[in-house]
Order: sequence, then structure tokens, then C-alpha cells
Amino acid sequence: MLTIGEQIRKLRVDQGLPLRRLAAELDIDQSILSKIERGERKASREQIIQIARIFDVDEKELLIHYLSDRLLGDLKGEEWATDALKVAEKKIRYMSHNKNEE
Amino acid sequence: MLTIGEQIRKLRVDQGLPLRRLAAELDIDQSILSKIERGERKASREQIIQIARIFDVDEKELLIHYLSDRLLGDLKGEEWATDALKVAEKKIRYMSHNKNEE
DNA sequence: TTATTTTTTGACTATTTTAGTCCAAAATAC
DNA sequence: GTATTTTGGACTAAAATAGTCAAAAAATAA
Repeated sequence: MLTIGEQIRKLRVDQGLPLRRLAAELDIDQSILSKIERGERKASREQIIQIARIFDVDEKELLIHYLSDRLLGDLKGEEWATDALKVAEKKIRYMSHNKNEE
Repeated sequence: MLTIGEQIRKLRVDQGLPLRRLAAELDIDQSILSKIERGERKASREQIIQIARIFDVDEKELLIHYLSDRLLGDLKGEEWATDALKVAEKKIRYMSHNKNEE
């Protein structure tokens, strides 16, 4: 089970692409990309989309991986993280059910 | 189904307590509390805990309500919000399973 | 081994977000 | 219609975020 950063690194290394080159494509400094891959910084939503394009992987899958990692980051250290996730799901279900009502 | 802000307002109004008084207890300006109750600002974790104490409601329940609302806020507008929540749950299960391994 | 390339680290800066104050206007209650 | 309560908005301070740059460290190739 890889983090989104590890996943990005894997995609990059599997292509034998140096940080410097991918960073250039993303128009950021290589040091930032290094930090993103090691989870020391967060990628932006847009960067994830660019990465999906560059490596021709499914954008939806990568975004879900990215978003779920961010959720976990927000819940880090929270005793009731699992409960909060379950309640969030319940709320989202409830909301989509009542989509068109006030 | 109330938002955390609406829930706070309900607790307060049910006691006939004015914004000004609760705000004073929380040591913030009344206008901020007004905004928190209407979802225009976010409460801090600490404020939620204080509110649970002040109204003698279950801290765990209120925190879960608070955290889940924040998760939903982070996912607002995301097409794959539900998927991201599910994947986050899966990851958290996986992580707690492998708690003691590297 | 030495030279080269790649990656990591850290000091620094700029921008954005967040949390707040303060006070006046609007709404509500009496 | 006056009191009180609530809301809105202009403003400020502090914290989080995202980045540059350059040099050290690590890995790779000759």
C-alpha cells in the first residue's frame, strides 16, 4: 500500500525519469517534487492531474488516491478517525438522496 | 441532519443563551461565533471540546460530528468524494491492521 | 577511485488562508 | 419604539503553504 507520493515516485522511476525532468514538466523546483514524493509537502490537485496525463494513468484513480491520502492526513492523530469517516459517508449519502430539496 | 454549526446554535438557543455570553466563555468575539454557527467560519477542535463541556454533551459525539463535517468540507465539489472516503477507510483499516510492523 | 548525476536538505521569501478585533447596521424581542 | 441580539464588513496579525536557490549528500557510471 503506497502513499500518493510513493506512487508518484514509482511511476517516475519506472520510466527512468529524473526528478529534475518531471519537476520541469510540472513547472516546479525539483526539491519540491522530492518533498512531495516523500510526503513532506502536498501536491496540488492540478499537479496530480498533470501527473496522470504525463504517465498516462487513470486520472480518477490517481485523484481518489490523492484525496483519500489527504483525508487521512487531516485525521492523523484523531482518536475517532474511523467514526468520522463513517459519519461523513452517511452524511454524503443523505445529502445526495435529498439532492433537489432545500 | 444538522451541520456542526447548526448543532451548536441549537444547544445554545435551547438554553436561551445569547451569542455574546457563549462567545465570552469561548473567549472569542460574538461575531466569530455567529459565523461559526452559520458555517461561515470553522470552529477549532479546542472550541468544540469547550462547547461539549459547557453544554454537557458527549465530547466524542460532538467531535465526530465536527470532524466529519470538516471532511465533507474538504471534499466539497469533488466528483469522487464518496470513493475517496471509502478508500480512506480501507487505508485506515489496513494501517491499523499493520500497526506494529514497519 | 574519481567524476557525474541525482536527490535531499535547509535557509529564505512571497502569497494565501485563517482567526481574530471592532464597530455599525439589521433583525428580533419586549 | 427602545433594548437586545445577531450579522456583516473592513481591517489586522499570525500561521500555513508553496515556492526559489544553492549546497551537501547519496547514488551511479567511468
